Amino acid sequence: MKIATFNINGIKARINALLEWLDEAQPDVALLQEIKSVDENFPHEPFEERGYNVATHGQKSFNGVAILSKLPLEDVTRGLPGDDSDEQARWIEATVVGKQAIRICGLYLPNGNPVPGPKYDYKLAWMERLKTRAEALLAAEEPALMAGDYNIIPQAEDAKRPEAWTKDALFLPESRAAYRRILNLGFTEAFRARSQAAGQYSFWDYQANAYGRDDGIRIDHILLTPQAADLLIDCRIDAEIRGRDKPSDHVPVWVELDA
DNA sequence: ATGACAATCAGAGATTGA
Repeated sequence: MKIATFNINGIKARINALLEWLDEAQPDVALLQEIKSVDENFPHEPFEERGYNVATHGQKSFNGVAILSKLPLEDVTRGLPGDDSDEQARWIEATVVGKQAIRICGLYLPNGNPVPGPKYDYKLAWMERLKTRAEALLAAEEPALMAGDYNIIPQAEDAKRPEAWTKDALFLPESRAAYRRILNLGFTEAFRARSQAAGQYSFWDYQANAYGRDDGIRIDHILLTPQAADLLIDCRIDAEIRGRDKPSDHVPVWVELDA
């Protein structure tokens, strides 16, 4: 089963590029972030005619996550638990059943800039809630994954110019420590389980020809429970689509699982 | 230190992103 995560930076602006990639990559499941759409305006037809079931958790203008799946989506839940007053659409999960059931969580972790400030406080608080959900997933002792735009640069080798990010919410020690606390509960970060190569990025800014200079960062991640990690066959980044017309600033990251 | 670039909503320019 091929499961991908892709921050599309707006479904309306990205529909053609997304469909082109879906037709080529043929993921069984695609977790989308930054759909920037309310649920009612998210297109279903182009995905359904390709055999995908669609579940969305959107809001007006910003954020928003979705799941496309060729397998039926079961037990869909929306919103990260732990704060009923949080109205930002950044979390969706569902179960898909292939050879076995997998719980699949899609997330769009807050950016957190500028630092310091309320947005950074929100990021850290959101990560604490994520840790709580992650602990519950591990306690279930079943195949599960949490994939999406983490807005975290885990290590210096995950940035072309780490020195440019030292005061940024994506790379501050406190941000990275919060990410490691989740990882260290017992998750496997799929890409690093397959490759120790530096210079592998999933985001390039639109500005200053960042992609042309390969001035990127790796901030889109797939975390596997031990039971899912046992099924890991491959993990790759579809970096080349960043060079196409009307690209997102992120590219897809995917895992192949024996499931 | 600022702005560069893109998307959204709205119908100009502010806001958000990373």
